[in-house]
Amino acid sequence: MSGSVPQVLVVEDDPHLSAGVLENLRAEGYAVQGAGDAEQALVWLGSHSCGLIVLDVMLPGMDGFAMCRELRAQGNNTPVLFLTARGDPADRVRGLESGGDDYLAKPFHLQEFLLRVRAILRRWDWYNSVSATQATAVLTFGGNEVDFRAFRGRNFNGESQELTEKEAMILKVLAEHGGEIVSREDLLEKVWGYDVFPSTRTVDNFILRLRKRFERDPAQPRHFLTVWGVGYRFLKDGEP
Amino acid sequence: MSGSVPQVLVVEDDPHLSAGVLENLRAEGYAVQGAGDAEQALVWLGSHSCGLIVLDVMLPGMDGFAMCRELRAQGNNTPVLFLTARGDPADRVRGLESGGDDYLAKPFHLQEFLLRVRAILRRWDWYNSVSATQATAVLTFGGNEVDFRAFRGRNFNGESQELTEKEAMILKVLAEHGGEIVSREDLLEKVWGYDVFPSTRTVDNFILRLRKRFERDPAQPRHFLTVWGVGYRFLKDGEP
DNA sequence: CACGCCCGTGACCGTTCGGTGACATTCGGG
DNA sequence: CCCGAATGTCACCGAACGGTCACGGGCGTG
Repeated sequence: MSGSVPQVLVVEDDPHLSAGVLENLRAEGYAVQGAGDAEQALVWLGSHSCGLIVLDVMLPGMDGFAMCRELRAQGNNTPVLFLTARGDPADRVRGLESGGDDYLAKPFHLQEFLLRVRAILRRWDWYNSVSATQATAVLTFGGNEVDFRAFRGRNFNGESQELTEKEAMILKVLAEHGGEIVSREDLLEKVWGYDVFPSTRTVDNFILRLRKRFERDPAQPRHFLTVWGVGYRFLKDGEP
Repeated sequence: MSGSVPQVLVVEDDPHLSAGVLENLRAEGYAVQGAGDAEQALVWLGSHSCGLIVLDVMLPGMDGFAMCRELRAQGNNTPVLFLTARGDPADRVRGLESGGDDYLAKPFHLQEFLLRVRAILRRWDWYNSVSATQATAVLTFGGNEVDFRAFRGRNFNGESQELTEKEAMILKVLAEHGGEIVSREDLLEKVWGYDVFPSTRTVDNFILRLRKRFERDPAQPRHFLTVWGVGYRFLKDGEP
């Protein structure tokens, strides 16, 4: 193994999805390896080990469940996170009974996916430091306070603010890239996922809502800044 | 949280099998205890409690069925997972009749065994924490009071409230995540188990019932809050 | 066997959210 | 200074979701 960086194997036949997942895992600091089908994956696993296998259920040839059973039969206990096209509960059982550890229905939110990956790798104990992008439960900025566990906050005026799911997710993504520019496309990908594509105006609207909630003067934003022609930028402090 | 690590008692006379099972359970993060026969096990249980008993049917002296009946007669409701040498359906019936909760034929796949252990302990998790820690045995919020040991409570109006098992379990799970959002899926998994799939409407209905019991104005809930599109959130105090 | 209690489901309806289009406004380049 | 493009802002609509109720099946009990 290359040091203490966890390695993740992604078995997925859709090249587009695979590329996206791999890139994001890489960005999180994991070593990654892709495989287009179960056979490829099993060959690779014959001579490598890893901390987690992300396994699509629907694969050409041997499907994910079969591959997982095969793995377990070989005595390989690497954690498996299943991806499936539908949220069919029966699939969940089949996944668990074939020896999987977790289960995620497509289309999934990138944030949720990364969260589960992190959880699994932490559970298996390989993963202590790394990942500077630790999820912060409570965000404070300019007199506002937001708790992401409850989607709830309090603004500079002491007013309680109940965020919707999307509002909270957008704020979270912006805050995680605090100070950096985040393009509308980035936000769409991180909040909405890969398979859904609302227009970029939708993003504007959520920025608008966040400004109304947390800016003293929404017309003169000090936290949710527009970067003309590029995207948005979040600042905790008004003027640096 | 060291008190909340589930403890598993393994009653098995084959030292080889016993050692393997114990080691694997330990690797899963459970606290373990071994016993070579039923008498040993009963003695140990006289002064300890645990979350699960893995019980071999074929034991020297008192067999597993007899021991299970003895346990139940003593009022001990600890879940029991039977291990038996043959997949004889009659054995399964005898196991269930003597008060067992699950049943696995030897030789079994390790993964399947661990899966069942996990499932049982997840189902009974709430119960363990209730009976082990007195702090969570009684919940008080907004003039209401609920004793989880008796499924009984008293609401703000002084009316006595007899909770059903499911009502109590849902309330407990929500309370344990006080302030945080709990999704319907989480509730289903924690209360019902991983292999049962009631619809999400079922969860709504239990929330409805809890609101009727414990909210001054069920239409304007202050304790059982809805988080649209995500799940529910429990607050002890109306507005924190 | 009948009764009652739980619990799960389907249906109905009101509500909320998310996404879009229209229009006003601002920005930047020529 | 003017114009086109990007963004701010608002109002609206469809769809999805949750609240609520009533019904029915299963299980244990008397």
